[in-house]
Amino acid sequence: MQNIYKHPRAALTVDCVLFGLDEGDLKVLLIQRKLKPFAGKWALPGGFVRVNETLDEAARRELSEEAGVRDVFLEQLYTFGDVERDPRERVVSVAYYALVNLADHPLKAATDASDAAWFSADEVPSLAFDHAEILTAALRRLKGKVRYEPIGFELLPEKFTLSQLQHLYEVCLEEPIDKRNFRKKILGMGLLAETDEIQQDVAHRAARLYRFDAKRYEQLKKRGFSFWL
Amino acid sequence: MQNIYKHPRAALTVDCVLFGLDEGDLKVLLIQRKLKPFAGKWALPGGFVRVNETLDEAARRELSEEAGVRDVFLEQLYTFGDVERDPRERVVSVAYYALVNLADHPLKAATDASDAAWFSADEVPSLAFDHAEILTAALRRLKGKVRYEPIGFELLPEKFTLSQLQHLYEVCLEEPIDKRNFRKKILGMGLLAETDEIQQDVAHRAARLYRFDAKRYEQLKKRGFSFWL
DNA sequence: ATTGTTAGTGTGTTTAGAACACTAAGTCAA
DNA sequence: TTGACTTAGTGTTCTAAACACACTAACAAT
Repeated sequence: MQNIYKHPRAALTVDCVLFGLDEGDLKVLLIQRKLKPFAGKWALPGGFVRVNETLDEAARRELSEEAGVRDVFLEQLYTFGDVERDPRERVVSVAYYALVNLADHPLKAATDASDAAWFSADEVPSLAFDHAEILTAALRRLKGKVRYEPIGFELLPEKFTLSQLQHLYEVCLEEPIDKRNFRKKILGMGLLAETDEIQQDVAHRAARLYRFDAKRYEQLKKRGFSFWL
Repeated sequence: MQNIYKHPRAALTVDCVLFGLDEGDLKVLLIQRKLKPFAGKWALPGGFVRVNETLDEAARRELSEEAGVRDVFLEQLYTFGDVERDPRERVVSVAYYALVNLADHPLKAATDASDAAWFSADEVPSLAFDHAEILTAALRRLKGKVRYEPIGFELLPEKFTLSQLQHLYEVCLEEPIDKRNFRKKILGMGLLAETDEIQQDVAHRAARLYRFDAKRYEQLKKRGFSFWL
């Protein structure tokens, strides 16, 4: 294949790290490759960027095609451009990470695809290409960002208990949190709206359900409020 | 030009936002374009990525060729991939930002290039392509990151006074800082090494010069210390 | 020697974070 | 129906960090 272009070109892909939360366990969706190179190995969902779609559009398309999820939180992570990262030829990959709520988008939606499966984020098998590096970067970003932007809610169902929220933060911050201090602080921010519902089908006292009030967050942000946990 | 490749390809460029600090004024280096498109307009230094260099290498090469600077702090910022961002054809650009110390790398080194000039970061002319957007993103990143990583030192000479450092933070945080509280906090971190030198050629009491102790920072980081200002 | 300019220094107050333990509500099974 | 089990929900005290604040010291220039 000879280069007919004025400037040398690299093939361009997007790869997505899709996180989900399953009972206090942080999960990542992986796809088992069918084609060479790395046939049979697990890899992040992703693929080539088309000439008439933006990078964000490509990432959403791949998430929809390969993982069966749509309308999720999505953010660009980093662009990986080592010369030898793909054994075939020069391929530059723009990595994204996405957050999905496993309670509403249940596991089966994605596992229907049969070659996709959820793994605990810190117990993944050996991955194709430099995907292990991408996953590490995504975990670092998620664990860092969850502190100063209210993105964690994207991993929870629309209505959740304060304990679920606390467990999420315990997973991300990798340390136990005091229940009373946590509730005082998070309720004090005024970002949670109490619903009139409570947890169902639990073998103990049922907890109140809350919603994240995104509109209120936008208002407060304009007035200089900054989220911090 | 027809596409002979299996996958559609975009041309790939890097663009660099090079920051410098001039007496408490944050500056950006721009290059006046000689070629179409946008001939005559100011733009960020940058250019096409070669097939056998990494993205970081491409960014450093462009900084060296177009801005005459080497061995500077450099970090990937974001990848811009809107379909119409270049009027000629699809071009995806990996943006970087870099920090240079204008006192040691004096202005002339770069202005020798004649088509390069420093502008105050918040008074730039109209820029080519989507470079205004890239600059905005770089400023936001710099102003955010300077709080929790000691990267500001990259903008200062090796030996600096506490007042210089304070002014740097006042520019980045966009608010005045109390002198006594600032000194207490920054010296309390133990990251500054007092030198035995003082400021020269000033028409008032000369201030002591300090160095940033990068080794000490690495040590402390391992022990869980986190920089915060 | 007087003026101008920046360097350098300490204390009290306020605020936010950290530590900590019991009662309430509900399910389940004997 | 009672007792055992599980998680929900709730305040106060202590501690550490942030904040507000004003004067003297050193040096150069005239």
